[in-house]
Amino acid sequence: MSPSHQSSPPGRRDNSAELADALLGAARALRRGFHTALEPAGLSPHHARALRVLAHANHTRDNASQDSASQSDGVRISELAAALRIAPRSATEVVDGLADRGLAERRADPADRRAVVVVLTEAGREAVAHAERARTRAAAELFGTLTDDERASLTALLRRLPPDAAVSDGGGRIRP
Amino acid sequence: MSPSHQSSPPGRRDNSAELADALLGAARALRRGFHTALEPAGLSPHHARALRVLAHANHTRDNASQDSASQSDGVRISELAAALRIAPRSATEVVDGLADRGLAERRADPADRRAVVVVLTEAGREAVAHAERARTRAAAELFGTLTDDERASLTALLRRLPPDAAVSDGGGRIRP
DNA sequence: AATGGTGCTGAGGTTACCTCACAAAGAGGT
DNA sequence: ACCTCTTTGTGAGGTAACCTCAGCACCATT
Repeated sequence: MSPSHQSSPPGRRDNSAELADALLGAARALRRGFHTALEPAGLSPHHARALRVLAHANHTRDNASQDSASQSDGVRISELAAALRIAPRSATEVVDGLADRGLAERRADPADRRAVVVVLTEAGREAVAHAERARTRAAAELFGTLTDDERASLTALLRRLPPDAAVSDGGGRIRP
Repeated sequence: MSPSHQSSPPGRRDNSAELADALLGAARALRRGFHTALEPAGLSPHHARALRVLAHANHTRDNASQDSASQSDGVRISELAAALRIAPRSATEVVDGLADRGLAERRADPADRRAVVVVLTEAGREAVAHAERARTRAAAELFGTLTDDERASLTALLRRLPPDAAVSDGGGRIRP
């Protein structure tokens, strides 16, 4: 299991550190590209991520609607918080932000009167589509230097790493 | 140059989006590992990044000291800001933070009396070493599932992407 | 009907950024 | 020597995205 034994071939030391640099650098470039592609629409990566959670949750619920036939769509604040890996209280503020921009709105959950479900507005759905395009554009630009085969093997290699779950959007903060 | 023509083989759509997900997920896992490895030392990724800039600048200056024989070490606030890609005013606050923790200190620049040079203290140098170890440990843990050859090709692929410059440390924000 | 857990939000705090304004000092031109 | 023009750092004040701790309304259980 342990990587690169004590007596590795000379001229090739432990490459994990450089690999880490390369990985983080690439991710930063991608975030940056995503951020700038999203900027003209007045959307922050934060908003895009939240919107993505809302859109995705609805889709999955639509596709595989088991017993939740009671209320087809909408995401609980606590669900959003879990998906975004933030405290529930912070998810409230995220929803505030989306609501202020007219991208989402709160609805009363008919099944539980203390709960709130968040649903996308029409503008919100458009924003999701726009963000998805921006995301794809940024990715295509970054990975455009690779051939299809290289992209495939890069994906395969990255998929072999221990995952991190949670929603993966524009990523963390970017320095403006 | 354009990737994946309109009529790509069925069953394999444009893979850029999934690749982006994989890349961002891996980077997040790495940041997370770095963050938790650094946490017991009371260091944030932010501090680690700034410390790294300070340490690295000194090393490079020591190695290739051309005409800067006037003052051997120390980094200008503006240099730090450029390396961290933040506004100069914000670099002042970063230095405040490091100074409060006893990791760095301000010195008057003998060559320019309005300028300030920031130097690591002994505790700062120890913190840099600790952060470097934490970083390596996190990277080794993440990439431990790959063989040496796989790591090498992953590095090579990532290096083929357009770079982003700037210092690459623990990376952007992590969600605690 | 009382009790305890759940779901959200108000209040208040922190961190890491930002811009704008400004004083002190260097660099040049006359 | 003087006057201007720029550079360097910082004070003041602001924002975004988080956090914890209280507290209220509600569900669920005894």
